Amino acid sequence: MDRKPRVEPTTHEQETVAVVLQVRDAALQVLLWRRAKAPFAGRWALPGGALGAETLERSIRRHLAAKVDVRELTHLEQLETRADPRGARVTTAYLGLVRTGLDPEVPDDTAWHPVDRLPATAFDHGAFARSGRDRLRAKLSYTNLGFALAPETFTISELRELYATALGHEVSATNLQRVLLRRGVLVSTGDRRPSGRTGGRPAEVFRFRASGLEITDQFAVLRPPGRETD
Amino acid sequence: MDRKPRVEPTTHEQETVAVVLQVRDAALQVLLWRRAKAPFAGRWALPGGALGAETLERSIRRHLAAKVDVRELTHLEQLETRADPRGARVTTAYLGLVRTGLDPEVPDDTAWHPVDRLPATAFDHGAFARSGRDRLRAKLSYTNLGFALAPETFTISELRELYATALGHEVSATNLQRVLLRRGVLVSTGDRRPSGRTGGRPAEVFRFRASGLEITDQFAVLRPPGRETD
DNA sequence: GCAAAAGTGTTGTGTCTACACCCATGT
DNA sequence: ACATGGGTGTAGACACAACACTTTTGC
Repeated sequence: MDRKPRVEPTTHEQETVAVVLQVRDAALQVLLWRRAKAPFAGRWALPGGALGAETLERSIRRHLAAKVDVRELTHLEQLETRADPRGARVTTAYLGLVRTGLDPEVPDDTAWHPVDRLPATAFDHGAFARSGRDRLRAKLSYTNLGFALAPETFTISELRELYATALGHEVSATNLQRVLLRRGVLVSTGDRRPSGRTGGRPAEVFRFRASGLEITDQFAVLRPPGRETD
Repeated sequence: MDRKPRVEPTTHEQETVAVVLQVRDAALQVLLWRRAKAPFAGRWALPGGALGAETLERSIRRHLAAKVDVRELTHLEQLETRADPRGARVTTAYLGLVRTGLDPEVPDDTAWHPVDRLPATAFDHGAFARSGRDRLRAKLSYTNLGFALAPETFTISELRELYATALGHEVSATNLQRVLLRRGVLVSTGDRRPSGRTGGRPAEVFRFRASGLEITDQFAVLRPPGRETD
């Protein structure tokens, strides 16, 4: 039990990458960058790069600044860290979100790809992308994370379409409105959106109450006795 | 937007540490190790060490082998990775769980500490420990993770006490049994535990149906229409 | 019989889905 | 008037907490 297996000291290349997601063209898409150099020359990869004298979050923000204007990133959280089997390359992945409707200028070697139909990727970046997608889908259900995908203001049917696209299945406008209002996630702006040429009742305009991540469904079934869920 | 801030290339020390938790002596405790060398000589730290030519999970398992018999680790998952502000030391933390009742032999410089009353720790290991504790508490509510804390078989009141200790608040035996049986997390072994000298009805003996992590409460409030929760 | 411990029955509350219905607008 | 899209009312299913009650044992 005290015997230490021999493990040669190795040098590690530490890098940060980001799964940047946005709803665009009726699909949930991820920002990928086409590698010029080996290994995996020509394959698509997540944006990112080497860690410098900085924290991980500053590193990924710095690397993303070359691809997306940082002010357009409405959410950023750490996903997962992996090392290849030889421990030579250590990669920390982040999840970043961009509001729908924005169209950040991106370099020529960079493009958006539907996250449900990814091309062949460099390294295991496809796995990171799927993991980011799944994290987003889970958090849309029990947090207010929709704020990071939606424009500042919107109608319920616009939001319904956004959620349906991000989640990958249909969502009922009725129930979406009920759930988000009951939880206090949405508030009315008081404005209405005029109806189009085909008529119809003008839609109420809403916004997210908060623009930071909040857990809105406490799912803690074994909670302390007596007190409210608060 | 194409301007790259100058960031000197730096070398990084990559290490893995683990928040190993166990319910012992009526408290949720974490395994800490007293540092001999600077920095933070004499302070308590999480077990772990440098990454070698290996994946992160193999690295933390290798380092833990010197402290705890690996077969006694019933669960291991990655928590979070942090770098210090100068990016010199990159630390990936794991959460490990040990069944209650076991008493692994640990080296002299290693001891269990109640996770709710931590001593001063080296680096930001106290934050990792609290983050592991919070992750455990959350997952006890919506997964079958109790399997990793509980003995092979147990009565409901033993399990009630275990959950209450791990969660840090009282838990009702009645409702605990209802919830876990309804979700199919627990199954009866058919055995009964004879009552003690003070009498009382013999308790039924249960076990966890699965011994791998499963999500048992789907908390996905915006789920696909029509189909069952499955 | 009585105390102790385990387990079940039952009621009330809140959340969520589904669907019917009403509302406000353009043509 | 009527089609269209937006919003509300309501009933049923379900999960959960709380607590009363029954069951099975030791003394």
